[in-house]
Amino acid sequence: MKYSQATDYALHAMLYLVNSDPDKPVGVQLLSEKLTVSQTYLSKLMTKLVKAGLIHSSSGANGGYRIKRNQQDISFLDIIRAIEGTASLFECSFNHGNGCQIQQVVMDAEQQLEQYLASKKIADLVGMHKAE
Amino acid sequence: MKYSQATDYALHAMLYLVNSDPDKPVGVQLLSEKLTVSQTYLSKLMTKLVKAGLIHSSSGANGGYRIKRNQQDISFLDIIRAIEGTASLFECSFNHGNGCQIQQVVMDAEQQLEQYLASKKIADLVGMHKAE
DNA sequence: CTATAATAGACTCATAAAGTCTTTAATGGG
DNA sequence: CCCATTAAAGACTTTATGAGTCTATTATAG
Ligand code: SF4
Ligand code: SF4
Repeated sequence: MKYSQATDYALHAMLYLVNSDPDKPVGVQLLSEKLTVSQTYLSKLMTKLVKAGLIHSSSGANGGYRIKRNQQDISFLDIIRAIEGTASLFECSFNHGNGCQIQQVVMDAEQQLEQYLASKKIADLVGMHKAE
Repeated sequence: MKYSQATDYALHAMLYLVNSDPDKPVGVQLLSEKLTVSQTYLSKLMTKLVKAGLIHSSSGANGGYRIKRNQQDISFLDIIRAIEGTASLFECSFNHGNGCQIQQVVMDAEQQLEQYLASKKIADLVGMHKAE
């Protein structure tokens, strides 16, 4: 079980945006060079981030993506969910009522994971890899 | 991101073994009926569990699978790892040295998940679904 | 011996991730 | 108003992995 490559791209793109001047939108062209991934593919991922409300986009000349104002609130979990979706780690075939402990254990474990990821904000990484 | 169906089967098979008489091996035929999955496919998964050292197998007449003696020590994590492998949740493309915080955060989050799953033993579920 | 049961490996099938190509819509600047 | 620029959308292809089948082989109790 692994997060998709797309999540990797999204995390790095977000990191880049957080470290950029919030008044100068950065386009997918520049980002795709930094991440060495095609523009069209990356743009799809960026659109997901926009729809999830994590970043802001503007079309046209000098357009591009900007991080949302409340960047302090953007967590790793937000980004991962935007890309991976919110499907549960475990869905059983039968669902024998609500007393099932197998389900319970795995769900609780997932909760642990998400709680941690929600507590880590992307903005905490400001300064990292800024020079690149 | 989801655990595979195979993990679901393995958890249920282990649950069944834990609730069975440890001196009477249960064959893949019976198990496959309980889990409504083909014998050949399930047998592959069982072999993985054997190789991971979680259960014991015996060929020939009256053969089958038995849980290991130290069943108190068998955790959810053991079972999941036996099936899903031990690959990390996140492997970055470049690996910019060991100071990377993106990697660190996701690794730590995974640690949280695994720690929880390791603390939950399959034997704690004894009695559940015994009647089926 | 032989019936029974696990193991192994090659194989197929289905689904999802990863990526491409092309078209359309939005928008700032001249 | 026009045009260069840039995001968004959708159909499509490719690749990888999960899920499952089929057949042959090995082990063993009776
Ligand atoms: S035992 Fe639990 S996980 Fe398994 S099928 Fe029943 S409800 Fe689902
Ligand atoms: S920033 Fe971290 S996760 Fe990203 S490529 Fe560098 S080392 Fe890997």
